[in-house]
Amino acid sequence: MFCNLDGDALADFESIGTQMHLPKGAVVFQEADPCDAATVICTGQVKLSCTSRDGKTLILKIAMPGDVLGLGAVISGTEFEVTAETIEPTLVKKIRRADLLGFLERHGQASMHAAKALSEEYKAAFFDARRLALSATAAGRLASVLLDWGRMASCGGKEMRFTLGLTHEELANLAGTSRETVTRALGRFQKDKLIEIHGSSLLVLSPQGLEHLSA
Amino acid sequence: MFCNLDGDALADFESIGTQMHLPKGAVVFQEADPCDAATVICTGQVKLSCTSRDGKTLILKIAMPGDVLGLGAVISGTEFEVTAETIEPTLVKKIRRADLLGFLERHGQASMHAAKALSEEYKAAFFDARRLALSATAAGRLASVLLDWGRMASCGGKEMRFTLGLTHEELANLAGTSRETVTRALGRFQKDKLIEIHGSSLLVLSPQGLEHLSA
DNA sequence: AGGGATTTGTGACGGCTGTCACAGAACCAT
DNA sequence: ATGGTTCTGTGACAGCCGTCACAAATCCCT
Repeated sequence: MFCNLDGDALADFESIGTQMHLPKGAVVFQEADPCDAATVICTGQVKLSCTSRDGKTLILKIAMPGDVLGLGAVISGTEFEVTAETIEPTLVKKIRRADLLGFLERHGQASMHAAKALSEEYKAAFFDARRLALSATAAGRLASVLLDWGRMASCGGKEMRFTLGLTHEELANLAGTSRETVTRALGRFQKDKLIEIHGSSLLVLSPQGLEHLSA
Repeated sequence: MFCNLDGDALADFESIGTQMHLPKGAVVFQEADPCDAATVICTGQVKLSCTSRDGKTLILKIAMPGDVLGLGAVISGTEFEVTAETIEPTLVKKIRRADLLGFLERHGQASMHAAKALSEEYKAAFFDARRLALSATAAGRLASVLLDWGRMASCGGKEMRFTLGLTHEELANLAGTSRETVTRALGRFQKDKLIEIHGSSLLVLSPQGLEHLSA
């Protein structure tokens, strides 16, 4: 994300922050923690989620290399609103709040980059809300999630195939439904020739079919 | 939002953009329109919503004076993702995309302001998603909406009373439910002494009661 | 390879709530 | 005032899906 800075700023950026390895299942930060640092993902994947008092969980996104976690919290000086947990061994770079703010002050260009990144985050959250509110059925929301996933993974490619490293439970928390409903919906999708699943590889046969469901 | 700039930047900010009056019900911009300008609300209120193909509507927020509409779209150069419609006579200031970007380039400080505003927008969308996903029942989501509203209106004050200028239909589109369910839930809330409604004035009697419902 | 933990598949049931239908109320413009 | 339009209140009904319960399959670690 901060990759296309000019040489000067880039060197400055490299000079702040500390790299660290995290094992699978590590918690990078938690909901309601005070925000002391932002985290850039170098390699690996991180699950962003939040939980309600009665134990229901919403997964907002699976963050990938290049994503910056906690940018909003750093900039507006508030607490983290989500929990970040690695789902595979992950290499991250932590940048302390003060350092990052200083960096942004020094480089106006970088502030614009940050704003752009936040705008993307906003859009992602917006589409989550839209999906949750406007898809009448649970199957529709799940279809919508799969489409998002497929479009992202096979960007441009002719075939929408990707590796689904998530359990049905996690898919349920992405789509705002229950585990059993996900199991049934995926079964139905396969029977209706909309998708094909072999092991953890998922192939979307009919994007329009899914689109149609997701309304 | 761009109020607390230093004198120099503020003067610059005043010099760009054009003011205009809009009657009630005017459409400022629409979903999927190309984004040619951002809009600052000076007085009045603007409803931000999006609609699915089958006619369901999600209201994201009622924007108030000081809010900047379309900031994300300007910065990331994408289309508007929502429709903005005035719900009362409104005075706005339109700033063309190029002018705003130029302004942000000139004033690094302003970029940070923009980033902060975007971070707020993100948080709002996030809480929308969270509300929609984690409240099991429609009544819970409605309670959550009322609480948000009440906290915003009576910030700090002892009494949570505010003017609810929205129809049940619009509340339904905020809470992701149907008009009839809103009517019934509001009736129930009153019977349970959680709220009191007189005309368009709503008084929250038991914030905890609502909180408890919204889970 | 074996055994425990996790994940997936499936049936039954019940409640929430979306939808339809309609009646009364409130609002608005002429 | 008055007629039309929008908004609110309410009943009936059906269907989606969340929950519980349990069986089968798979994964994983030693």
